[in-house]
Amino acid sequence: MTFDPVADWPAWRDRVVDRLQRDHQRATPQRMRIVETLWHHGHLNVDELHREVRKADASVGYATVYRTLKLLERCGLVNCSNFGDGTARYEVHSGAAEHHDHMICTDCGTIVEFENDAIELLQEEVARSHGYVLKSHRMDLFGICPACQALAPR
Amino acid sequence: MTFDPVADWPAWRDRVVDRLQRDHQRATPQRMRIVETLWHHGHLNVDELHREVRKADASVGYATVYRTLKLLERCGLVNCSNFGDGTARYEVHSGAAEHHDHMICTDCGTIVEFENDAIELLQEEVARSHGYVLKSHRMDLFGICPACQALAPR
DNA sequence: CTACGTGCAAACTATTTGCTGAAAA
DNA sequence: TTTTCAGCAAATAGTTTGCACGTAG
Repeated sequence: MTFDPVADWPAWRDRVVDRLQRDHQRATPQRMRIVETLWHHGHLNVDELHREVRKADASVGYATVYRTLKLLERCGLVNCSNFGDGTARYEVHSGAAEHHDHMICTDCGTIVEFENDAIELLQEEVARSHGYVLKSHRMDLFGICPACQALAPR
Repeated sequence: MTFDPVADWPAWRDRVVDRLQRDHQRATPQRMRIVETLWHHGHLNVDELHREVRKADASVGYATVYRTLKLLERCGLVNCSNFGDGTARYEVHSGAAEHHDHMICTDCGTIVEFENDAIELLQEEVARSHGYVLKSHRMDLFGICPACQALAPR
């Protein structure tokens, strides 16, 4: 579950290339730069991602970022979230089984990921008790992170 | 917790008027029509709400619906949610203590509200274990409702 | 040499805002 | 008679798309 962003990058890059080829999609330099940036910085929105990608290649256009993210999402290689600031945020989707939720600091925007099997079981139970077949869920916790608590005590 | 949309309307209307007056905001006919529509139909987005309000008064403008919803939200009289269709959806916020989450049918869009204290406790625990002070949360379950399961068996 | 991918700019969608006249305090 | 509201239309923000040129298979 824990991963080393530097050491694990080659394996992830290969996986992305394979997955794209399977769909007869090309692993272009632009696409790979976007994937790599997202690998190293999670939870970026399109604007932030675009700015970051441009540090490596200033010619990459806004539309390419959007189109690439859509493509990666269709391939199950990235996930999209919405934390209420009006922009979509993306992160790489490392494994099929892995699911996590987010806790967002409402002061500084820091995002922590967490997993909680007990909650997931209870969600299943809620769905079942209403006759629903659960497909997916989204859970975001909003609060104040330790650092911001220290800055504004009381 | 259960409420009768018809019988309980006068009490709610009075509460809205009181709350607005406290903020030196006027309970105009347009605003009250919007509140009443939202009282009778929950989880509407702005477009749907506007269309519904226009059945009673065709002169009400789009901007008024937006501005009224913002106002009501600031007063704690309505809640805003996002279920991933790109539009904000609103519902009346009946009581201070009451909190509920949503389960959405991904086929027909039906929305069921539920409360689960066990999950809320676990959320508190997750926040505490990361040193966060929990302020609020959002949890949406996506699945197939009983009716849609019956329509498309297997 | 054909199909796919890119960058640009224009289009679109949901939401917000400026302005002028109407209406309540 | 001053402040708050409403309706309209124009502006904005995030995202998508059409087009003409490039580039990989």
